[in-house]
Amino acid sequence: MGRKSVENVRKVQIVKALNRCLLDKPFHETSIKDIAAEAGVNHGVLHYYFENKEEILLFYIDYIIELYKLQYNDWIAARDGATAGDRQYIKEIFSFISDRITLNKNLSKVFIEIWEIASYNKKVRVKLQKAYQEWITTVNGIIGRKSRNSEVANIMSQAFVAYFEGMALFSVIMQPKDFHTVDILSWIENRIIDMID
Amino acid sequence: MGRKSVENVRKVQIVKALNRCLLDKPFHETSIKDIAAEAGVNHGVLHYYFENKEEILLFYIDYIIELYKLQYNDWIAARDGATAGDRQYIKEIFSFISDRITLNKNLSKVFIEIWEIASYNKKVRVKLQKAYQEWITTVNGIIGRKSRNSEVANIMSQAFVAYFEGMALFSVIMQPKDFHTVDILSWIENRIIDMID
Amino acid sequence: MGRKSVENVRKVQIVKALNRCLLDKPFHETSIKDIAAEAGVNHGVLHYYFENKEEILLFYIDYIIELYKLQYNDWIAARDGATAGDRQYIKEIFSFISDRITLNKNLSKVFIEIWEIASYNKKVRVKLQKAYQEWITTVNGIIGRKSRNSEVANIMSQAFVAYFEGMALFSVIMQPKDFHTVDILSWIENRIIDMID
Amino acid sequence: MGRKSVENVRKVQIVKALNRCLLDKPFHETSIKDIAAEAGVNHGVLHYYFENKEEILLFYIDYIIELYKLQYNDWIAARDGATAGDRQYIKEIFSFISDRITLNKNLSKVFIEIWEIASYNKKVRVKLQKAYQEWITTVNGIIGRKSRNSEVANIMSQAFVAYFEGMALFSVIMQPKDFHTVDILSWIENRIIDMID
DNA sequence: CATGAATGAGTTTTCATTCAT
DNA sequence: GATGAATGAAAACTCATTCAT
Repeated sequence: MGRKSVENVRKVQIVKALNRCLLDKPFHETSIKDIAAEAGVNHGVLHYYFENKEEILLFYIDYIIELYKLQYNDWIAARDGATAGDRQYIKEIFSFISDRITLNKNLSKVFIEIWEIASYNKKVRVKLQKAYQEWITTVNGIIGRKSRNSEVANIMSQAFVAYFEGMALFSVIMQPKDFHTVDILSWIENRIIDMID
Repeated sequence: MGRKSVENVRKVQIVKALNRCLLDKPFHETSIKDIAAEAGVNHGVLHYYFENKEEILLFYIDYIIELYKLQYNDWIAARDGATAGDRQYIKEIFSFISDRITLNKNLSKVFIEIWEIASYNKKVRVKLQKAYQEWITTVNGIIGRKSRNSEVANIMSQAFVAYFEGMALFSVIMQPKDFHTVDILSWIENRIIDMID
Repeated sequence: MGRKSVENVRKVQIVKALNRCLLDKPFHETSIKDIAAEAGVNHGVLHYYFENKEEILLFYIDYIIELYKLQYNDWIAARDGATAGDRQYIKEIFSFISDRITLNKNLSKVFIEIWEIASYNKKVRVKLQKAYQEWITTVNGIIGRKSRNSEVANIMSQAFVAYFEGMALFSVIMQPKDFHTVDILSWIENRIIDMID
Repeated sequence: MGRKSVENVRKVQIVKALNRCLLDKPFHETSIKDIAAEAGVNHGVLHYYFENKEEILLFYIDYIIELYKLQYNDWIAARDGATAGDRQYIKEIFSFISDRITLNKNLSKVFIEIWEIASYNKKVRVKLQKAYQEWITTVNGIIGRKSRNSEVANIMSQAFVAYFEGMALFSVIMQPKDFHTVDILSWIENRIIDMID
């Protein structure tokens, strides 16, 4: 294992700790010593591997987006052999996204944090824009299979991703008794599939 | 003018300044002195009228939600005399919401900030939950006119509000060239109206 | 009633409020607004009648010393007609002082506060010195009746007053179960009377 | 030198500086920056080693009480070999205490400050109570050697300690010309020894 | 590489005091 | 005389960052 590799292991260890911290406190209230304590290392280590606090954040954003993609790729891989019609495929992918929202509330929570930071911080925003563009493109690839009109498919993909992020937001902010995330997701899923057909 | 009035005038003056500050910096980076400078008053004034920084925030949340509602009510009032079928009415209200998003990017920006704060701060979250519930109820009232199925109308209202907040988020975070807010909003508008019919 | 009189009534009202405040908080933690609230007046009033916070304190010191003296004079007056031998008289006066300590823990408490202020503040110290000198003189007058040696009587008076203040201190600082104020006072009382005889 | 040692050295350095500060200003007027300046360190250091200002105070109280005890133990040690009858021993110990009061006016001064703080602050009061109990026990051990009646010896010890603290107070508060600390102490010393015999 | 001591800029908050009405 | 709005100096405390060992 080369030097680079050790460095990366340490960095990932640190941002994983940050991720846990972000479930409790926003980034700006999380001190470098908090992250270090959570990671079980001396705070000096964080300054050794990162220039400053913002660098930790930027590495974290990369990490979390990669994690997000990985979840999707894992799902694709797991599903792999399974042959199914387009309709079924689309249904399944909706389910996957729905599950990401409903089951992984922690991920949704840190994403709210990331949106906020992105809205003020150019560097973070650029990373997020890139990630969402990729995601829209992926969705477009799926929807486009069936759709005759590529322009419409493109618009739908964008609306679709925005809608899902809105749902992720509400799943965190609202109380379950007032906002029926699961019911809404499944109802909309059917409407969208109808739309695509 | 009574003394209560002076107090309220000052408080509103302060949160208006805070609103301007939030276009530049997140709340936690906005110091009390920043707000005071923006409001053109001594920082001591802020401590005179508010117990602490959180109280300023809570008053601000109330103010911004009220502003939000006022915009809608003004629109209702302006539209008042106009008689039109339900279809037309729903179309118009969609346009109004779309405009709020596309034209008032500043409002969207501060809402991202509020979401983030709400996701960590119980008091703020409660205020936001209440506001969104009201908003969902209002939308439900409009959709419900036409819809036969009240359960479906309810789910639609929730999905609808979540979707619009997702669009507000993307209108701020994404670059216009990559995310065609206006096109998406108008396309979806038509799909939803079809759905309701 | 003249203007002076109204002024004095107000001032006394204020320092009485301060006295109540001092049972909760030391003087430096007691804000002018605290005193005003306790007195049931606007804080501006305090600045009208007193130049600054120190002036309130100085007036308070005068007031509390006067109160202290008054207690003694009241006792003297109440006792007045009663004729008794010197021995009996001395016994009674010891009882009175003992009661001041054991029964009026509040007075002891504020005196600890006054000592501390006096030890750093010249003006307050001068007032206290004067008061204690008077008190020593008074005690000397009582002891001197019996004592043949005026020099010894003088020393005894000083030791005596110091001892009583030490007892006042311990009655406030120590826990009753560990420091038996009443027993100590009565035992010493007898020893001192023996000494004088 | 271990790391604990560095920490303790710094903490002692800080409370020694605080001790010097307390000769000028009461604790509440002594800012953390004042103490830091007196100690010749950056004010951040104080926050590094102590949670907050109260923790500095509590450590200081421990330090000053320990110093007080040390003075006594040093005296005991220095005196050690010397054989003498009980009477002589008691005489010497009175002299020691008297000297502490007359020669170490600074210690008396900070004790007045500690009394005041203790009278409002539970944590400080508990520390002081414990210290005085120990001191009373020590005195009781000395007086008890000669005394036949243990109950009386106990009362005497308490009275004795209270009296000495009263003398310490007056030695600070009063002017030397008006309060003859040395004379009083020596006169009383003889009376007490007579009492014990 | 790792540690923890040290720095100092910046933040919220308190409050005596002033002053216009 | 009384009120409460406003001021600004000063306090405790936080924390990213630096650096010697």
